[in-house]
This record gives sequence, C-alpha cells and structure tokens, in this order.
Amino acid sequence: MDTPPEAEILRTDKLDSLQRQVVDFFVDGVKVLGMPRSIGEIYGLLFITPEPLSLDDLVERLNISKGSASQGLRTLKGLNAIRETSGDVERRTYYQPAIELKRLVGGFIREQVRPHLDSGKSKLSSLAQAARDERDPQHREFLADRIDRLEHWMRSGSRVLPILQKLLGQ
Amino acid sequence: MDTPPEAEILRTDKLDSLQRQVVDFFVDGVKVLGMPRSIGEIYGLLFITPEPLSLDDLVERLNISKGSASQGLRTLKGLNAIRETSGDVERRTYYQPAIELKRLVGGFIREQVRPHLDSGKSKLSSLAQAARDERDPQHREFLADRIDRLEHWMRSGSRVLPILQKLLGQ
DNA sequence: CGGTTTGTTCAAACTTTTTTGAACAAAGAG
DNA sequence: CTCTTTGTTCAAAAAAGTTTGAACAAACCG
Repeated sequence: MDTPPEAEILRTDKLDSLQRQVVDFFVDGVKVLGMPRSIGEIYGLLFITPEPLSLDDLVERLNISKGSASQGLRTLKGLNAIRETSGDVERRTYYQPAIELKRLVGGFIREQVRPHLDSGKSKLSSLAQAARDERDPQHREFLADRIDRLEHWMRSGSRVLPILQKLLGQ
Repeated sequence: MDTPPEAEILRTDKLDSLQRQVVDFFVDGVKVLGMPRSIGEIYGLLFITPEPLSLDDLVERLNISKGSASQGLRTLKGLNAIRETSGDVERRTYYQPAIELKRLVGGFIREQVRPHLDSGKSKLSSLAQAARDERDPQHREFLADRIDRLEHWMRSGSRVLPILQKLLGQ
C-alpha cells in the first residue's frame, strides 16, 4: 500500500535510489531559497558521498554539463558551502561539503540576505527624502508614516539576523 | 554627481515617481522571497495609497491584466497580507494592506515555509529507513550520520520559526 | 616548444514561471 | 429574463531564469 519508489522524470544519472532521494531533497531545499536545481544537486551529492568529488565526478554522476558544474561550484564556494581539498600531488581539485549549519546559514545571509537589506536601506533613504517634498500636509504625513514603517521593518530584519545565526549556530 | 532619478524600463503606468519607487521596492522584496513581480506591485501600491483600491483600480494604475490582479490578490489574501473592506452599499470589493509585520511574517511562514519543512521532514523519515538497509556497515554508519544531521537541521528550523515570529512581532 | 588535462566563459538553446486576455460564472438591477 | 458589472479561470504567449557545449585560458609535462 506504499507508493512505489522512483517516480521521477527520466534522468539518466548514475545515482542509486538513496542518493537520488537525498539529491532531490536538496534540490527542493535550494529551490525554496531561490537557487537553481544544479546547486542543490551538487551540494546534495557531495553531502551524501563519503569521499571528495572532482568537477568531472559531478559531471559524470549527475549527468550535468561542465558549465553547470563549474558555475555551481563557484556559487557554493561563495556561500562557504564547500571546501576544496588541496590534493597533495593531485592536479585536480576535489570538493567536500561544509556541513556545519552555522557556516551554511552565515554564508547564505552574507551572500543573499545582507546585500538586499543594504540596498533596501539605501533606497529607503532616498524615498524618505522624496516623501518630505510632498506638498499636501495630510498626504505628506501619510507617506512619512508608511516610510517610517518600512524603515522599522528593515531595522527589525537587521536586528534579527545575528540572533538567527546564533540560534542556528548550536 | 548623484544618479538621475528614474532609469526604469518603459512601463506605461499611472504612478508618480514616489509611488513607482515604493512599488519597485516591494517588487524587489517579494522577489527575494521567491514571489512574482505582480504580487509586489499590488501590495506596494496598496501600501503607499491612503484609500482602499479595487481590482480595477490596480489593473488601471499598475497597467497589469485583470488575470494578474485577480491571482495576485488571491495570493495576498492567502498570506493574510490584505484586508477586504466590505463596502457597505458598494458592490465592488476594496482592498487595504495589512501593515503589521507580525501578521505578514506569520502568513509567509504559514504558507511558504511550514509546508516545505513538513514535507521535508516526511521525506527524511523514508530516507532514514533506506539508510538502515545499506549492507556495508561503514557506509551505513556514514549515511546514518548524514541523515541525523539533516534531521537536526530540520528541528533547528522548526524551533527557530516561532522565535523569529516573536522577535518580529515587536 | 607541442600535447594533454583541468577548469572557465558566455551566447544560444532550453525550461520554467509569470502574465495576458478571452471565455466564463455569479450576482445585482431593471 | 436580460443586461451590466465584477471577478475568476486557464490555455497560450511572453518573460525570466537555467543549462548546455564549444571555444578559450591556464598550467603542467615531456
């Protein structure tokens, strides 16, 4: 009475059932965070594989292009979500996942959240100025009130981030 | 030496400069949260307009289709992000934004975050089972460890949500 | 040096998501 | 009952985002 395993779309990769499930788990996860499938696939496979993998390993096992793999690894590096193992004599670079939640959350906040908060704050400043130019006093008051509120939201956001990081630091 | 205001793509709407800026502010905001432009436009215009607006007002002022407006309002309703003013004798429905951060955050968590956390948790259960079927003891231990970690992440997430809500509740 | 391996870049192809708008439903007014 | 107003639905068009792969760069090797 349980659903049959494997009901995915055709996908000729070299993963076993459990690996596929984990990879899909991460694909969903990164999608929620607004990132592309390939990022989730790469991180997911690294996460569920004991040994470090090279770019070509990823290309072959996930059946994605070199371009995708290269770009995905770059993004993951930027997020501090992977480590490169400097293979002693090896020329090729091998990758392992960073698995401390704190580190992952930190990277995500630094790369994806803060920039938006910051640019938002600066947009708000110019907005506040524009609101002061409104001629009608009543409407001016309304605008000031709304923009105050936005500024307050942004401050709440900034205030909460470090707390969030601490709580997830564990 | 400051940048000229207005460098937007052609967009024949009926908004003044300040309104346009606020609307764009929200468009960016909802995009970060993974929602479509139209949602940000609609909420943004409601936010920066003192009087309640009807669906047709939105269509006309934002220059979007009735379909977009209808679907956007439906989503915003689901998020608890707008209120309908039951116009006494009026037939038409008018909308105002919900402006309490607590309410907005609550709606977002309920609609966009919780469902993913929940489905993630259930996927993890079946994954944990699959891991126990691994034959090689060493690899089985590795898998168990990784899946434990995932379960721990999910618990952290669940634990943090109410705190987040409280902190943003203010 | 020329050959090989490893990885990056980016325009074009492809996929996914969003928007549009015409057809339809619902409900009041006459 | 018919006309009008208000809003919804959903297939198709458009827009946005992602992936591909061929050309290129960089670095090592003999």
